[in-house]
Amino acid sequence: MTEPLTQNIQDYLKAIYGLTSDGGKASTTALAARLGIAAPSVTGMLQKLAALRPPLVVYQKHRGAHLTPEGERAALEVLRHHRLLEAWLVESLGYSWDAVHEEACKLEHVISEEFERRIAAALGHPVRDPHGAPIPSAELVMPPTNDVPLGSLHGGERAVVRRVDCEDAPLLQRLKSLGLAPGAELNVLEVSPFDSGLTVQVTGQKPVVIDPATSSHIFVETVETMEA
Amino acid sequence: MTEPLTQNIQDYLKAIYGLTSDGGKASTTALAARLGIAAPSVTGMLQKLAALRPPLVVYQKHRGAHLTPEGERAALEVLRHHRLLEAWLVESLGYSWDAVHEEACKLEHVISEEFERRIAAALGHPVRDPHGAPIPSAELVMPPTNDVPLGSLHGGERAVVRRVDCEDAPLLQRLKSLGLAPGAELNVLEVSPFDSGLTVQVTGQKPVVIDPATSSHIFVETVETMEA
DNA sequence: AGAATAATTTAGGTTAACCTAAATTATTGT
DNA sequence: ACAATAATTTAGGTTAACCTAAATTATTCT
Ligand SMILES: [Mn+2]
Ligand SMILES: [Mn+2]
Ligand SMILES: [Mn+2]
Ligand SMILES: [Mn+2]
Repeated sequence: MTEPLTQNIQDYLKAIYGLTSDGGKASTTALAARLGIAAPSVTGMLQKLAALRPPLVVYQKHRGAHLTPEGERAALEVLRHHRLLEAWLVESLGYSWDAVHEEACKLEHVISEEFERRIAAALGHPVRDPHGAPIPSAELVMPPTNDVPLGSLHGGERAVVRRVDCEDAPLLQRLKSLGLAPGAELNVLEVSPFDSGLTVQVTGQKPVVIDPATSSHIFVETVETMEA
Repeated sequence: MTEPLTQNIQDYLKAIYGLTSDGGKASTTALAARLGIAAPSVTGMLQKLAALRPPLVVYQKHRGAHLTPEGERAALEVLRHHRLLEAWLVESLGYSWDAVHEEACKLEHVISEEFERRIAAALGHPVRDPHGAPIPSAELVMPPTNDVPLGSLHGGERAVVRRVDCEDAPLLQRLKSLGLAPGAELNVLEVSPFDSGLTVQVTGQKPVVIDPATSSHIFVETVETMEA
C-alpha cells in the first residue's frame, strides 16, 4: 500500500465512482454539484489525483475524469465500509434506514480493516446494504445484480423491489410507509403514456401512483408469473 | 452550542484534561510530548484556544494552561465517546482490551450523539470502560471513584483491581495474562523497602513481583479483611 | 460561420495545522 | 547574584483544501 488517502480524496473517488457507473466520465460540474464544492476546487483536485503516483484518475481538460484501477479499488474500499456500516447500524444498533447514511459517511473513513472484518462477520457477510445497494466483497469485487429501474416495467408486470437508491431521509420514510422497501413484491397496474407515472400495488397494500422522479430511485427484479 | 470543534482541538482538550487531573496546569512541553507535536505548535494552539469566544482554556505565558468550564465540558464529551466506544468494541464486537484504544481514538471524534445514546443504552449505561476508567455520564459528570495506586498499599493488605491506566498493547497483554485486570482480587505479600517493588498474589494465581513503573498504572480499592 | 451561452480553468487569496531555527525568558546551581 | 541550562515563544515557511472573480475554452443556436 501507498500512503493512506485523505478523507476528502476518498469522498472524491466515491463520487467519481458513482458518476461513472454508466461507463462515461464524471464532469467537473457534476462532481462539484454532488460534493457541494465550487467547480474550480474540483478542477484542482482532479489535476492532483491525476498527477499522483500511481494516478487515481484519468483526467482530460474539459472532458471529465474516470477512475484508474487503483482509484477504483480505493473507491470500492470506502463503499464497502459505507454499506457494511449502514447494514450494521440498522441490524445491530436499531437505526432506521433513513438515518444511517450520514453516520456511515463519517465513520467510513475512520474504521480499521479489523473493524470492517468484525462487522462483516457479525452480520454474516451481507451482500446488500439496508437500501439494497450491493456491498463490494472483501476482495473488492462489486457483486453483479439483475436490478432494473421500476420505470422500465410495463403494465401487468410483477416484480420484487431490490434497491432504493436514495439518501433523502423524508423520501425514504415515505417509501417505507408505502411498503416500498427491498423485498416487497409489487404489481404494475398501469403506466401513464403521458408522464410515465406508474400505478403500482405492493402486495397487501392499496394501489399508489408513483411519479417518475420517485420511481427513478427504485430498482426491481422482474418475477415470472407462474400461471400462464 | 457554538461551532463544532475540530478533531485536533478535541485532542488538545483531552490531553489538557488528562494533564490537569491533579489540579495543576498543563505545560507546553508536557502537551507537546503527549500529543507528539512540536512545542511551538502547541504554544500557537494554546493561544488560539484561549482567544476563542468563549475561551476553552486559561493560558498564561510560561505557566501552562488549564480548561475553562466550556473546555472541560468539551473534553468530557470526547472522553465519554472514547470510553463508551472502548466498552462497546469489547462487549459487542469482541475486541481484546489491548486493541481498542486506537480504534476508539479515531471514532470518538466522528460519532453522533445518537450513536452515543444507542451504544450507551445497548451496554446498560456502563460506568467504567474495559480498563476500568470512569465514563462521564450523559450529563458530562465524571463519576467519583475510590481508586488508589497499587503502589500505595502496604504488605498484608487486600485489594480489588479497579483500573489499569495504560494504552500500551504489549503491557496490557502481559497484565491480562497475570490476571491483573479490573475485578481481580489480590493480596500484597511484600513491599521492597529499596525499590518499592511489590510482591502480590492475585487470588488463584502464583505470586508475582511488580516493579514500580508497572504498578503505577494499576489502581485498586482496598478491601476490609473480614476476620479480625 | 459567428455570436451568445455555458462550462471550465487560471489567478490570487484564505484557513487550519503543522514545522524548524533563532530569539527570548525562566529556572537552577553555586 | 549571575551565568549556565532548560523551557518557551517568535518569526518565517509548508501543505491540504477550500473560495471568488476573471479569463478562457466549448457548445449551441440561428
Ligand atoms: Mn449511503
Ligand atoms: Mn476496508
Ligand atoms: Mn483509551
Ligand atoms: Mn456525545
